[in-house]
Parts: sequence; C-alpha cells; structure tokens
Amino acid sequence: MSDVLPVITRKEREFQAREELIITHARRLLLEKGFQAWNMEQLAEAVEYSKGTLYQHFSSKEDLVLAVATASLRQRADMFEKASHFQGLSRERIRAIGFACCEFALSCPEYFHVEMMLKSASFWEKASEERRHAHSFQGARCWRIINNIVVEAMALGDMPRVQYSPEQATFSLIAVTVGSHLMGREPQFRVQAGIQNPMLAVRLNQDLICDGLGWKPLLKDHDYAATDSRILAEVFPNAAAWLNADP
Amino acid sequence: MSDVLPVITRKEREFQAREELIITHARRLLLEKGFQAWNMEQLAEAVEYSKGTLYQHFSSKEDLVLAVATASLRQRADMFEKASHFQGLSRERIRAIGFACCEFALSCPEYFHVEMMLKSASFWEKASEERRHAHSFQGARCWRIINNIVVEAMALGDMPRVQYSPEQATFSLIAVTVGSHLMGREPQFRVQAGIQNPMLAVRLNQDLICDGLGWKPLLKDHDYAATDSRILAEVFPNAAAWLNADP
DNA sequence: ATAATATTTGACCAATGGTCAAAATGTGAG
DNA sequence: CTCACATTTTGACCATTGGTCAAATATTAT
Repeated sequence: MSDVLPVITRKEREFQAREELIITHARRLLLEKGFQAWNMEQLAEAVEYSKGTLYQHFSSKEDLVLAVATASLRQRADMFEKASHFQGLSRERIRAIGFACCEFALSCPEYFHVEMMLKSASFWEKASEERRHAHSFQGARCWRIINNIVVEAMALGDMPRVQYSPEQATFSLIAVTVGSHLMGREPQFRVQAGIQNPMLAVRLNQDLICDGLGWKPLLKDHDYAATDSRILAEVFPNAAAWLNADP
Repeated sequence: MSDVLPVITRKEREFQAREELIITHARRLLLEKGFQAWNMEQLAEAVEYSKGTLYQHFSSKEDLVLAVATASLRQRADMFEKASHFQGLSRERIRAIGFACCEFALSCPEYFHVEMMLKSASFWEKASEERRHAHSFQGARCWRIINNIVVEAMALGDMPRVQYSPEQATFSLIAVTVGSHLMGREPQFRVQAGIQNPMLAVRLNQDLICDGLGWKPLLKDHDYAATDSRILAEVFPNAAAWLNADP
C-alpha cells in the first residue's frame, strides 16, 4: 500500500484525462462540422484550456484528428475482439463481427469519414510518428481478427479455399463494410435506395459477400434470425433493439 | 456558314477553355497533394493567371474542387452509358459497367477520395448552388444506369426479386465498388491482402455481390473470360491489357 | 516563506482563402 | 490613328487560423 508501485503519477493521470477530454470534444466537432469548420481556439474554449495547452498534447491539428481516429479504431478493435469470442459456426462468428461493426458505427458516427480524410499524404505526414504507428497497430488488430476467422472457416471447410485466398476474402469483407457505412451515411443514396436502417443495409451487404464466397451455411440454409438473437443477447446485451427494427 | 448560329461567342469559348484548364490543373494538385497541401496562388501560377481570375470562375476553393469532382463524375456517367449499350445477358451488361468503372478509376485516380471529402457539410455548403446541382445530376445518372440494368435483370428473371428490391441491389453494388476502390488505394491494405492489381480486386468483389444476389448465370456457370474479352474489344478497344494481367 | 521547477497562457507570427480598386486590355466611333 | 468607354486582369490588401514562445501563474521542495 505504498506510492511506489504505480508508475503513473497523479500528474500523469490528470494529463491523460485531459487528453481524453480534448479528444472527446474534437470528435464531437468532427462529427458536427468536419475538419475545416472549427479551429483550435474554439476547441480550446470548449475544453476550457488555452490553445498552447492543446499543443502540449498534439503536434498539429492533423495529429489531434489522427488521435481521434485511433481512439475510435481501438474501440472498434476491442469490440471486434469481444465479438470474436462468440461461440458458434465460423459464419456465425463473422456475423458477430458484423454486428460489432454496426454497434461501433453507431457509437462513433464520425469514424469512417475521418478515416478517409487521413488517407491523403499531406494529412498523414503532418501527424507524429508515434500516433501514425499507434493507428497502424489498431488497424492491424481489426484486420487480424477478421482474417483469423476467415482462415479458420477455410480450415474447417466452411468456405471453399480454391477460388480466393483468405486475405482476398478478408479484403472483400472490409471493402464492402467500409463502402456500405460510407454510402449509408449519404442522404441522397439513402433516399434513392429507400434505406430506412443503414446498419441493416451494411449487414445485408456483408451477407451477400459471404454468400458469394460460398461461406456455409448460406443465408437461405440457416436460421440466422436465431443467431442474431444470440449475438445480441450474448455479445451486446446493452445494445438492445437497434438493429432488427425494419420500420 | 454564318456567325449567327453559334450562340457561344469566341470570348465564351475562351472562358470555358480556361475553366477546363484550371480544373485540369486542380485535379492534378488534388491527386498529388490532397486538398490542403496546395493553395490558390500556386494554382494561379500553374495556369499562368492571377488568383483574382480564378475567382471569376469559382466562388471558393471548395467550389473549384466540387467542379473537379463533377467533371470526373460526368466522365464516369458517360463511360457507364457507353458500357450499358453492351449487348448480352443482364449480368454481362452489369459486368461491362464494372469494367467501365475500373477504366474510369484509372483515368481519374483522385476521384473517390475527393468524393469522400466533399461529403462533409461544411464543404458542401461552401460550394455554389449550381455546382451542387450539377454534381447531384451526374450522380443520379450513374445511379440510374446501374439501377436500370438491375431492374431489367429482375424483369427477365435473371435475379430473384423476392429477397431484395432493385434499389437495395443497386446500393449493394455501388457500396462494394466504392469501398473496393477506396481500400484498394491503401498501400497498407494492398500489402496485407496481397493485392497486385486493385482493379481485379474491385471486379472480384462485384462478382461476389452479384453471386450473392443470385444474379444468373453465376460465376461458376458461365465463361466470363469470353465475356471479358468481348467487353474489352467492343467497349474499350483502346484500354487493352490493363485488367486481365494478374502477375 | 522563498526559491526553484513545472505548467499554462495568450499575444504574436506566418500562411492562405478571398476581395476589390486600380491597371491593363479590348472595342468602336469619328 | 486617336480617344473614350467597357471589359478583363491583376496583385496589394484583409481577415482568419494553425502554430510558437516568452512571460505569467501554479506547484513543489527546502
């Protein structure tokens, strides 16, 4: 019961707490206004510190935004990890990941757009080396979790391994997911496509890819509604009724 | 043979030519540097006019970038239209659109990222009303061409119409395509997925969606290599060997 | 209490999107 | 050709904002 063990001092804890505060407010601004329509002064006011203090945490506005994205991405990986422990068929497990991704998208609605933003070279290179590394690390976590399930599915014979490599299948799943989340946020597309619940559209598209990959059991050969109930109950007990609704 | 008919005067032609010049250079800068890492002064130098002249064409930097995106999108719709005249089965025709989209992506590599950029509210509202309208119009053209083929496929019985509405199927195709193009441009993903040719990955993912939709004939039931040869020969005679290569 | 150290602040700087009066160019009548 | 008028182009100028740093303030140690 001494002060020796904790290598994190009170100061450092306060510093970290402040960093989280800044990130939270920056995330809100990103969601409400995008990247351009707010400035560091406004953010400083919002967190009740001065601009100079912000720059003790982040080397640039880009560095800060990358930190926001990475925080969200870590949450995404955490939720993927949790979902990956779901007990069931390989396709049921990838389905749990699909739910996790929707749950995540509801919790971090700004994420996918921010992620697209920081892909431009000029953005990336204005962020600090550590933060870039941290972001890549969390991205790799997400990739690995999905890829592991795909590899396992092929090993179990749930998915044919002749046509596509596991990495290609993983890429397909990620591409359709990102594309669906991005498009599902566009009012114009939502109207044209008559989409009421964008998350349902995301999961539908994931199903199409899985069926296309021949990932058994196919949609028509299994009672996935029962699976969904289990996933919601076991993995997201608090999420409740956000997905099945199709008004 | 008089000067009466052309309602476009020499001045107006020169004005339009200069606008195209500006858009072309802006597109190059967007591709090389993204949105932030160049300024209107540099662009003015590049086109050998002054900053003030640029603002006779565009009300803001955002307005200019939207013009770039719309010019690309018009080209995309034109190529879709051309591809949609391909004679063949409904799934062969949607395949021709898939090729058109890859050909387009090679010709306008900056497009998808720029498109994502202008989805943020602050960006959109800094552009002029006319340009926003022009952009929506070209977007609707692309949508309609795809949707028409989907509707036709369902009418012909090539695709089951019970599970998904044509609009949902169209949305799936667009989402997977956009997602694949975006992800395929990320070196990190390319390495992880072992992708040599991103365009091949895009078309593969489109195939997965089509198979998932039950769009007959399925990949395994038809000689699509022959179809591809026909598409390349008939629709893109100049494109030559950019796609089948799988080194 | 006081000195030493660490932290916070906001005035300041440089870069840049956007404006506009003045300069330059084009036009047409005499 | 010349001059007056209209149109177009220009770049100095302004306001905003990302980023810096010396001074002010707070904290800690003696």
